[in-house]
Amino acid sequence: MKIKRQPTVSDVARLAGVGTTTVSRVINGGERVSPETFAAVTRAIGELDFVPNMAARVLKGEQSKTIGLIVPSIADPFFANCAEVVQTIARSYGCLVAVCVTGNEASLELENIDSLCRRVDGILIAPSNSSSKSLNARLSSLSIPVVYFDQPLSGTHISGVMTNNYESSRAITNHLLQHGYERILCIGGEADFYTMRERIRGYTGAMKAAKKALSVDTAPHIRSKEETAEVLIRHLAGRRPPQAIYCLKNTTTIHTYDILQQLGVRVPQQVALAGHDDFLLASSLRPSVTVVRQPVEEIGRTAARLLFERLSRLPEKVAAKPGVGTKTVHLESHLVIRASCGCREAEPAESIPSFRLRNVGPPSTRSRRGTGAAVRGSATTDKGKAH
Amino acid sequence: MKIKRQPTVSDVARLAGVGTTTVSRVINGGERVSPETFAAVTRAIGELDFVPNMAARVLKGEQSKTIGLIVPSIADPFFANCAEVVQTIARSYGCLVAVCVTGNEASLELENIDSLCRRVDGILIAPSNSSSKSLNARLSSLSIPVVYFDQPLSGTHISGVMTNNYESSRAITNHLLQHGYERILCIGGEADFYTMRERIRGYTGAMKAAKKALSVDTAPHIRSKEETAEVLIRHLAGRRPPQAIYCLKNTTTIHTYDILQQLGVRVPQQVALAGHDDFLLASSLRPSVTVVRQPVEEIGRTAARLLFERLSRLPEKVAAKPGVGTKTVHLESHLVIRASCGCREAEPAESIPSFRLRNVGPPSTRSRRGTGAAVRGSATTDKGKAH
DNA sequence: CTGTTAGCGCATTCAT
DNA sequence: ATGAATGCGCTAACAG
Repeated sequence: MKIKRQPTVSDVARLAGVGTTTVSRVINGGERVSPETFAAVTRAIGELDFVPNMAARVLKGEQSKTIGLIVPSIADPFFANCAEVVQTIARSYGCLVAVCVTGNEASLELENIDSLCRRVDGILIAPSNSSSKSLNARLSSLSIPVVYFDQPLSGTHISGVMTNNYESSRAITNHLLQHGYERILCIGGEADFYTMRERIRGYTGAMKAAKKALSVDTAPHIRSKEETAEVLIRHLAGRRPPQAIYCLKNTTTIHTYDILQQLGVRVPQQVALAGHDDFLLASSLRPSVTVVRQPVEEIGRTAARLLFERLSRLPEKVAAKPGVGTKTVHLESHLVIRASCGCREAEPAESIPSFRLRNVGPPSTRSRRGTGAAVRGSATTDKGKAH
Repeated sequence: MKIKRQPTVSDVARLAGVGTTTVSRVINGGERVSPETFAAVTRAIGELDFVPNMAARVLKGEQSKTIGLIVPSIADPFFANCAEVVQTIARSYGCLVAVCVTGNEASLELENIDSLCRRVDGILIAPSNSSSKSLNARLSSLSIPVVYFDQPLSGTHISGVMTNNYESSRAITNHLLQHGYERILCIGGEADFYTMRERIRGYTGAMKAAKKALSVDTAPHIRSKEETAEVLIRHLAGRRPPQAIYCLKNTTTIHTYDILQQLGVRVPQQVALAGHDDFLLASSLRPSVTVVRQPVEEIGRTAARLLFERLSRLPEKVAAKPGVGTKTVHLESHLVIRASCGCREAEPAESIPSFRLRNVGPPSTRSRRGTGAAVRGSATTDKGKAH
């Protein structure tokens, strides 16, 4: 089998009996080309299965038609969903998405930026450490547009999208307070993350306003389930155990839920539970888990839009001019009130006809009345993805 | 602020007082360069913050240092985890990963291949339709190596990695049979996927061997929770309702679990449940869910290894020679026996010290004895990712 | 409307 | 051990 070299513009030009410029023009929309020539060239392109060489285009100063996406982890559902949306939007612009994961390591972050900056048209980043000086410096000096999301980038004139962690954290804490809980434990989360600090601030704000004693435990870094268990047990076994637990993030909530199960602690009767960040199955657990939900898809979409907006209105290479058209979009998270906070189990998302198994005893009857409480959120969709 | 053009080899050469060739040599390892010159050039590179232009390299026929990853969905935990591993390995080779999602649409798949083939060194793909002629044709004609995973590519001489869906499906069906269930319902899954067909075949094989009546229901496509509910209710309300349910995939299992909860059907007392593909929280639910678990990380790792193996031993452009060094790696899934199948709740993964809440009644005592049954699997790690 | 020409930044002969 | 020259495929002047 002979190695078939990829056809080039010259090949097409020769076959079509025209010059390379004409071919180039056809490729790029066919301005100033006669219909006949256009047709001829198009035919030649089809015959040769010609695909323009991106590398050459990039070399000519064109766009690479690729954007970079830097995230701590692509396995994290939050970022995975963001990535999916970003990818979809990017494709609508004919762009590829190069995904880089950093594992929250600053060095990897910088390394990724370096390897991306010369090969992509723009960068979307969820910074691990938003206050890192070197990160900000590196990003600011880039000649391509950068958009951050999830965690802010301080001190630079870069666009981004954020959710209001402070507000939503305050709201969920208030919700717990309204249930009458006085001792609310706040756990989990790397406290050196901006978002985490904001959430803690929200919790603190609500507690102070209600004149309740604070009880934050983020020491040192609650990462593993074991660490979470240790912290939980320490508090639960104390003289004045918490009446409610507010978990600062996803995994902590899940771990906490699991541990409480194993400990035989009834939720919410003995201890109420609420968490930041929704998760798949949060609505399927019994009790279902009350959470703050971030508008994941919207975050990804907005960030991508912000980037392509800047990308498209670059007259030439005026792109990098900092501070021009820069903005931060704030998106709203909202409460998804379910059962773990003490509210009654909400009405099932879809109504299932009443039903009775034939050959077994009558199933336990479930209350189907909706809660009259201040339910500001709706039930999760828990949209599953096919595999 | 002046637009600082990115420095080039010539800039470095001038500053270092050498020729561009020397700079190039230094960049590529520094063969045949005197130590002094090497040092000088290195210093110049550092001063200018020089980063070689990938596009130019690619244009010169070098590798693009980018690989393509084509998956149905990156939001799907299975593919997200694969992607994470792939990305990590790719970086160890200095490669970027361009992720493309197809949403299981054949046209998008082809489109993605076209847009990738000229810009990447190799492609990793989880085909949506493994028997598509046009897909196979397009992939075969590519001049870059291709590795498939999850779903096989038939008729081409392309490497790939698969798990044995047939065997694992048979094993889990047998496990249910050993519990004494005779009427086992098999639901969910797009039956036109190779993996799904294999799983159904495994179920069928086990049932036939046990001389039990088949009960497969995949019609038409069980996608939404509503459809799943409809199918479930139809069977449960029948004269001879199933004693166990085997779900062919992730989302179906989750939906089924949820629906059974809502129906008030007790699992496993009234109906046992088992599913293909593990999921986060499967071990945290009560009852925990028995599943077949695929070695996700290993799949991703193996696929990536396969690709880079071919990539590295390309003397020049002999890469595409089909059938050379081609192989399919088979990985084993295994059963993770939990409670929903009827086995007793397994011992908690980590032992938590016995514990008693101070100001409330004694928690229900949980049996902590392990099951003596044929537990071939271990408890999930449910490794959470930071966010 | 169309063709000719000159680089984009780099690796690479082939000289020295 | 080093450098000058060449071309990868494409697009953007600049003629015609």
